Amino acid sequence: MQKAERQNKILEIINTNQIGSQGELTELLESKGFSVNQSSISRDLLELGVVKVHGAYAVPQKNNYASFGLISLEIAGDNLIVAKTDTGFAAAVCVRIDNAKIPEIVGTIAGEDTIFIAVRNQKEQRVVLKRVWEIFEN
Amino acid sequence: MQKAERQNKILEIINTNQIGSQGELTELLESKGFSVNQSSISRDLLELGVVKVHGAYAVPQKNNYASFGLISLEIAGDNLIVAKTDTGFAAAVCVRIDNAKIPEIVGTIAGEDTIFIAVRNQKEQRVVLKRVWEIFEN
DNA sequence: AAGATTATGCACATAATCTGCATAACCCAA
DNA sequence: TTGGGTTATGCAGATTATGTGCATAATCTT
Repeated sequence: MQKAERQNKILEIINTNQIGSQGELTELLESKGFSVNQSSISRDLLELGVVKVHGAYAVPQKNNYASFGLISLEIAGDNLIVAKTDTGFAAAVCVRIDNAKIPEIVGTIAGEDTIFIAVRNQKEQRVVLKRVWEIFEN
Repeated sequence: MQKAERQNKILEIINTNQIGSQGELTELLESKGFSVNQSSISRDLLELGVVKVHGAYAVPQKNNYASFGLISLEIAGDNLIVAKTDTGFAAAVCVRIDNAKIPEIVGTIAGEDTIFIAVRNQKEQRVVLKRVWEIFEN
């Protein structure tokens, strides 16, 4: 099985290149010896929680200085998103998320450095991932 | 698949009966409509962590002083685990869990006596359940 | 609205898990 | 130590789950 390997490579690629479409990514992978087509890429990106921001795919995970407390966003199951923040910042970050009034968010709960965001399904999960990420990226 | 169902029944049975052997348990299960043999029972008991004490099978009681606050672990949906702790201990227990850096754990949130542990799917749920339990059992 | 991009139902391939059988390993009383 | 009762396990086949491409639907962008 080469799925895991392929997904690692995908992360590597989108972290070092500006990838604008799945077709592009597919070609790159093929040129590196992976036999794969667009459908699988689509599913891989879904699994990895990769989203397209400003026209390029990106992993919503960054040690961006400007990101104000938010460290990473990760999906869990199909109705949860888990956000990691700097210690003590969860509440503050959560307030910003709540203020955005993203309709797909069913509810949020903040701990010390973690926030759970509940959504209804996978599709909403992706939407929220993207929206939240947009709030904090600069 | 009837494995999960069968294992639940096994727990129920050994909690309400004195079961002295796997053969005995096998018969009881068959009489309740489960088609199973001793080999599988053996494997089930192993998985469930059931042990024979004073000649009867029993689920090990975790009220162990060494368990340091953790009272129970329970699954919810297929991407959540809910841990109950002694009142006021949730944060402390949660720190121990976090420190274990279990990769399958997406995030944790501690309240007063409850911890939510987010994982990605059922498989990871099982892994985490086991690992967390291992942290607190010795 | 049209073309580009991404998602998905379906069918099939592959991999993982489950299970019984047979039997080995273990336990313990005498 | 031995023998009967009990439990564990290697193996092979059955069953389930996962991964994949194809064709095409749904969605997005302009």
